[in-house]
Amino acid sequence: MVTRKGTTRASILEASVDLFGSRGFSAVSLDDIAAVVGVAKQTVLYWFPSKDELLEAVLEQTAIELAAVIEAAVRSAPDEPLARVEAVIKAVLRPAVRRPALLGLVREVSRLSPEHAERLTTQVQPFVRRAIDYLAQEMQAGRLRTADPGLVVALSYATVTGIATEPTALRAVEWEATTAGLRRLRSELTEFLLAALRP
Amino acid sequence: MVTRKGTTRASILEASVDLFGSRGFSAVSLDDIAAVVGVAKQTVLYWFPSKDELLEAVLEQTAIELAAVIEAAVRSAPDEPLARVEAVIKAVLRPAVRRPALLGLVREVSRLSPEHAERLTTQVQPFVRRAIDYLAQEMQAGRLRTADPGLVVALSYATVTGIATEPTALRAVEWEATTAGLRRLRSELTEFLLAALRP
DNA sequence: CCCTCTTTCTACCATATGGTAGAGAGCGAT
DNA sequence: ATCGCTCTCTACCATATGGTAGAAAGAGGG
Repeated sequence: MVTRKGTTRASILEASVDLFGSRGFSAVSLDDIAAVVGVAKQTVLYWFPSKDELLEAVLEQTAIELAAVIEAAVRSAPDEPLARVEAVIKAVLRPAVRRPALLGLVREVSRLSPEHAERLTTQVQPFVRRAIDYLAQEMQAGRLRTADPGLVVALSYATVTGIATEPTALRAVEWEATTAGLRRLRSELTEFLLAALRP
Repeated sequence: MVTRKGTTRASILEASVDLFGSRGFSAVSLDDIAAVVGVAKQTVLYWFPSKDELLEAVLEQTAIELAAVIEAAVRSAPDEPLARVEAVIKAVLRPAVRRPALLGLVREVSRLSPEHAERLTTQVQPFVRRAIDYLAQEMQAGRLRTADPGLVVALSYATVTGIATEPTALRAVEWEATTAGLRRLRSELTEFLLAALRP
């Protein structure tokens, strides 16, 4: 075949993120993925020896991508906690809205086997630690509302991924997915979180 | 048979909430449910003619239960928006922690067919409308931070269900599911949301 | 030209799963 | 007793799905 090395593999990963993230792991068959990519099921099984290993690869790649996005946002923001939070929201919301499945996949983790969940947790752990330490320090400095920094991280995460992964909820409050609606969503989410975090 | 009328049916519904809510609809087989209840698969299919109709019944019952809990909480709280929010959090968090699958099921809705999602949305719509109107009114009266009331409802919902349905995230921040941990979670969640809503 | 390596596909297979058909068991009414 | 109703079960079936075996088809080196 003519395709450049890795192209098929990458396409499979991409399609898998979308499908697993939107419908859930077990609701997606290898045939579904193959159909989206435009290959035979066996090609999928050639690049990933089993559905389970495909999932692992998908999770790992997603974690890496998201980590990079967040890392860049934090780095480019001024050294002020609220500004950084705002930057992260902005950075995460863009890919999240363009590909809703991304955060959907993150959420899917809680439904998977403890092994998969723990793998991801371990991978994300250093980031979480850093975030918690940072928040703790800024709280002590009076630049953030004093609270349990760990739970604040979890709550912020819950708010952002929650709002980004539940189109149903947004439709229930008659929100519309237009450009204007998106801008409004972003600004409301930011205000909401900043209000929750401000001293 | 001797069993009181409806007992089997209720057991099936209960087990289905737990299984669908924790593992996801398509990851649960009728045999799984039957095994938990302690009957044959055919008994499940006797009470609910298909897996799909079982799901519908499960969703409807869950919606009714949750609505009752929230309704009662709002009614019993003083007529002050922040107190009401606090009461609702308290009321929702109790069943949510005891049966994590409850809110997990609510979340599952976004992965299901548009028909199921719309059914639920329609059912919940009046509550949402009332909540939005109430918030709008209280914002105008200066008792809540002024914002888009619809999105505030969605964001609050996202925060609560997010934190209640993602044990993985909580474990990642080293939260422990003890009685003390639970109390702390509730108080931090309340503080977080109240801070986000206060004028 | 041919050998080998990589990549993809066709042909199957075993199992799991949703669902159908119908039998049997308890029980109240006639 | 027996008829009928409710409820649960055993026996099957068709299909979908994850996975195996191995053939074909290019591409590059000798």
